[in-house]
Amino acid sequence: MPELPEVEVIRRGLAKKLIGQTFREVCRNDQRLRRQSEAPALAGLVGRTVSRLTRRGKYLLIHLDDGQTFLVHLGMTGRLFLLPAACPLPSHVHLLLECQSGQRLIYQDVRRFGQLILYPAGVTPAELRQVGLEPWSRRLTPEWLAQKSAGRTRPIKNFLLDGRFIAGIGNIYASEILFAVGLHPQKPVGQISLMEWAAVLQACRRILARAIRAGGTTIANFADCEGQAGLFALQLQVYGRAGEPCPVCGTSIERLVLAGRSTFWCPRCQPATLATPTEGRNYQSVRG
DNA sequence: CACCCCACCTGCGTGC
DNA sequence: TGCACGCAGGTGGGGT
Repeated sequence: MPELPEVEVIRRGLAKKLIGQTFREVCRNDQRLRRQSEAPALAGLVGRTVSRLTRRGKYLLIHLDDGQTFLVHLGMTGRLFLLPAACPLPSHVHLLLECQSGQRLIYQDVRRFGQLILYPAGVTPAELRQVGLEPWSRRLTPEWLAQKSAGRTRPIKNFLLDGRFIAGIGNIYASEILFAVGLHPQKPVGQISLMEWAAVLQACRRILARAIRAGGTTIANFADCEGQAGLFALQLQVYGRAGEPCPVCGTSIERLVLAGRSTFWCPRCQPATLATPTEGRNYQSVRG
């Protein structure tokens, strides 16, 4: 479900309603998530007040008044939302936090790939050490990307999905970004030019920002903290559109599997580069 | 080190 | 109707 835009939509929505709220009670079920603090540890949330909400990549961080950090990762199907106490609970609820307002903060996760970990004051969550640069970080430049990818052979799609470089890009937006810049998803990342990196970075920022503005992408079950679906799915150019005409040239969109993930691309707008850049240049100079 | 594969889960759509 | 299979927005551990 959630890539950076979806987590950011959740963060902004929750910030309006949760900051200043105090948790009165914590209720956890026994089903294991991918990673999850045990019930006794989560009791540390009781009596604490939310001071602010931040995001790193796809991680949401709920900061508490005593310096503790509650780290939330939504995995594939995690949802975080507020529900009036009187409302019946949906299925697959794994954590329930009673707020003093009477609302309940609910964590629901069908596939249980999510993470809910409470960190003591002064401790940086270990998970965040692996997280790469934020898309809008000033340190993230075409030069930095060229340096990090130099000599590497993996497909650029896999590089974009590797959150240790750029944080927050997931399977949907990786395909969308590559379509926007006309790069074949299998192009070896070490062969991307500085100009191409500049275009990738620009497209990455533009597409993620647009997705946030649209409220995220809802394919099956993403919803913001009020249960509203995100509308960016209407703007997807290639993701999930195998066999449909390319919105730019009409060629049939194709699907291939990279690193075990579906990848969508237009064979005409994103041609495979059969020759290396050097060979291409020589070929042109011979003819020209 | 770089890279790939797979497990971790449940649910839904499709085709037989 | 029922069943088997493939597929789904993420991550990290282990193997090559």
